[in-house]
Amino acid sequence: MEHTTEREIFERYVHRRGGRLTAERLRLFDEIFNQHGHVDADRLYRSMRRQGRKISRATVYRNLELLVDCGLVRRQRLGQRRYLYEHVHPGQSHDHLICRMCDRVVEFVSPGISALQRELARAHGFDPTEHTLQISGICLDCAGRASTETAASEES
Amino acid sequence: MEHTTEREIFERYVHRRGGRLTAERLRLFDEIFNQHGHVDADRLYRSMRRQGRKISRATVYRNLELLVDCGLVRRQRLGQRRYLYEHVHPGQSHDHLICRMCDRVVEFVSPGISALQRELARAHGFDPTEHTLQISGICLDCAGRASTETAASEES
DNA sequence: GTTCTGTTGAGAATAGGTCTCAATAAGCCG
DNA sequence: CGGCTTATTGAGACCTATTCTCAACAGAAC
Ligand SMILES: [Mn+2]
Ligand SMILES: [Mn+2]
Ligand SMILES: [Zn+2]
Ligand SMILES: [Zn+2]
Repeated sequence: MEHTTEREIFERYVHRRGGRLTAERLRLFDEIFNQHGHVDADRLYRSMRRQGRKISRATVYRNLELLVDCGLVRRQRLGQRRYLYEHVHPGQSHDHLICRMCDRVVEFVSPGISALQRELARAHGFDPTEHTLQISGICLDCAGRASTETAASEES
Repeated sequence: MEHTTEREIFERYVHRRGGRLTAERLRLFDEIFNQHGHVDADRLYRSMRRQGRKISRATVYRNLELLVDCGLVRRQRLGQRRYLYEHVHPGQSHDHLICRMCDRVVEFVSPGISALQRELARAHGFDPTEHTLQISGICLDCAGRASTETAASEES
């Protein structure tokens, strides 16, 4: 009654494509599935090197691409220059609020949005494979800080 | 009973910031407001040069940023490497479907999504300034082409 | 016209990701 | 195990969209 783990999904996916389960590939899998939240490629690279895992940047990028193709990792730009990666658990999906002042990212789940998205795609003849919804604005903290500063500068 | 044009909004915005209405700035404004749909910075640059308007790349980028800050231009990545810009008419807002095979972009308007977005932002204490919703998938044409090819290769 | 200072142009710099290719090592077979 | 095929790796070159630098220029105010 065990259900298939992400690791099993990955190994099958690699085999189905005629690929090989190299040491680097599997270590990168473990690394990203042990991380919480969003990571960029360089952080994964450095974190693996720090642990004494020898791996090259190119290999990190190549295997991240593989994980994305496989559907186990999501790659997206969240307001910044570089791509961020996060592992995905099948059947779950969330979106992001991004503070344009401090770059803080808040995740949320909205079934309503997901339903609307499927509907819209269908209405335009699209077979939807994924979506990205990013709402950017100012978070509570930054809004507070901004108004304090405005008040202070107006005093002087 | 004239309502303010985008050009007027821009000029006021520039003045309010202590900026100047330079020839290059105003020509870029005209250029992007004469273009339809999405353009990248380099296309604007080349299109202006072609018309004999002398302008540098740096100036194009700097003034696009100004237009974005001013709220008259939207900058986003639509599946590709470079940013795309489009002029915005106040009060309107649309989102995008992107075909991951042919990069075709289809625009749509969904009041439901807009309302949900505002609600979600508020629920998390965000003051929403803008949003991006991108649904990527396979368009009708590409879906058709793909299934034809699959059939053909299975025959052989 | 003079002055002050925001803006421009040309090109260098940056950054993040991609490509190259010789060396390595999975996976398979006997 | 030992050899064979070929996918993958590592190191660094390469790419390219965007940002930065700084001296020359030109709006705007008076
Ligand atoms: Mn997330
Ligand atoms: Mn659009
Ligand atoms: Zn913030
Ligand atoms: Zn298509």
